Amino acid sequence: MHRFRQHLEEIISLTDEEFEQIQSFFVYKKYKKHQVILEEGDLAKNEYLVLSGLLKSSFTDADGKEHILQFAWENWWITDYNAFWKRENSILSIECLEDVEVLSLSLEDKTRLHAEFRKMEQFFLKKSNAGYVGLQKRVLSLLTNSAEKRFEQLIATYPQLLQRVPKKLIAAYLGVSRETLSRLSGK
Amino acid sequence: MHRFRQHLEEIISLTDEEFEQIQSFFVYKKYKKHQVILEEGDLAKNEYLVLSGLLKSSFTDADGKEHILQFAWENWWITDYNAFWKRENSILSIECLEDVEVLSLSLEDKTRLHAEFRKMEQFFLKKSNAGYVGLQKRVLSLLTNSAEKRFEQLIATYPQLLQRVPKKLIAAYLGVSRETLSRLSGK
DNA sequence: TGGGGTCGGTGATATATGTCACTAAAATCA
DNA sequence: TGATTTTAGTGACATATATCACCGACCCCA
Repeated sequence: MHRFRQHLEEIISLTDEEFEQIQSFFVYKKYKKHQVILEEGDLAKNEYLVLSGLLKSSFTDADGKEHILQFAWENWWITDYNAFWKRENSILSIECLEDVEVLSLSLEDKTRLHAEFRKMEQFFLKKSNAGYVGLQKRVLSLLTNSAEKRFEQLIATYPQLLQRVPKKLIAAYLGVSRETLSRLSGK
Repeated sequence: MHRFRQHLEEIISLTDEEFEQIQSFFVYKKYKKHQVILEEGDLAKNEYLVLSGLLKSSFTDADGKEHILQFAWENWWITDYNAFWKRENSILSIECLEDVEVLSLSLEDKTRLHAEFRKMEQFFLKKSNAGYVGLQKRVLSLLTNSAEKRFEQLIATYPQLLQRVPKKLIAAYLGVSRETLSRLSGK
């Protein structure tokens, strides 16, 4: 789990002792491609830190159309945060697009972790602020840019995405139909 | 500044002493309607807690079109957070839509505040998490709903908005042209 | 290994939304 | 209060994107 420590130490510094203790709050889990780790309607008991592999969180609307909120790979955190914080039923589902390793953290453990390690509270504050800024950029991009521009920006930011996820899922992330995305790439 | 204490005590509890000290980190400021309190291109040195009045943060694109990221009224926090955290030049501008009172907090003071009051760190963590969830909902709404649905949802959530801001700004928030919004309301 | 599912491209057409131009009412302010 | 600006509505038309239908290519994995 060395990369986990590296991930934490990008923001806070830890002694070996501290790291061991912190690590003990997390549960290591493996999932196979296509496995659903959070189902719509279930309680979102855990948040997940991705150690390897790739996941998506998505919302399926009344017409059965899927809309992707987030892709998550190494060092990304993912869950239905609304459901997680409020202990409500999830409206998102989370599915593995590749074989996946995660560290899982329940809300109860997270609360204890915060209480015992102020550093972890600081860690999550920085992460949350960064996440907020990231989503602001996404909203601005949706308001400002055409489907084509949004696609270009996404690929410029995450070139590996095209190799790792089918284009129809990229379309569902960008908010366009797969047909439209297909025609854009051609231009 | 009693409402400020109430706002904090929605999340953390404070002694009189603590509140006095915390309050001393903030600077009270008043602005007039139409005043710009953060200009695109300037450093975003402060974040603002709105005590009264109404503000907007917006982005103006290459074609001169304005896109609204946020409306902020009583108990909302606002700044260009990307610029604020990274000490970069702002791409947003923030303007008063009404006469406004705010409490202003610089990044330096915020850092000291966090160091001295763990409770405030916890306060901002909760706020940040809530903000993240709010933006996720906005992204989902942009991906999922038509302009008409987004408008209905917005007005259902914030009915006072129609009274307080011109419809063309609501259009700029929803990501539609003012003409389209005008025609929607009629249906 | 072969056959059903997934993926991605494309034509034809429908639809939502944008753009431009004009008007009139309402708000603002000097 | 009168003049100017802002706001909102609407017609005519342009354009981006969605939808539906179809067809291959390419995987999987039973």
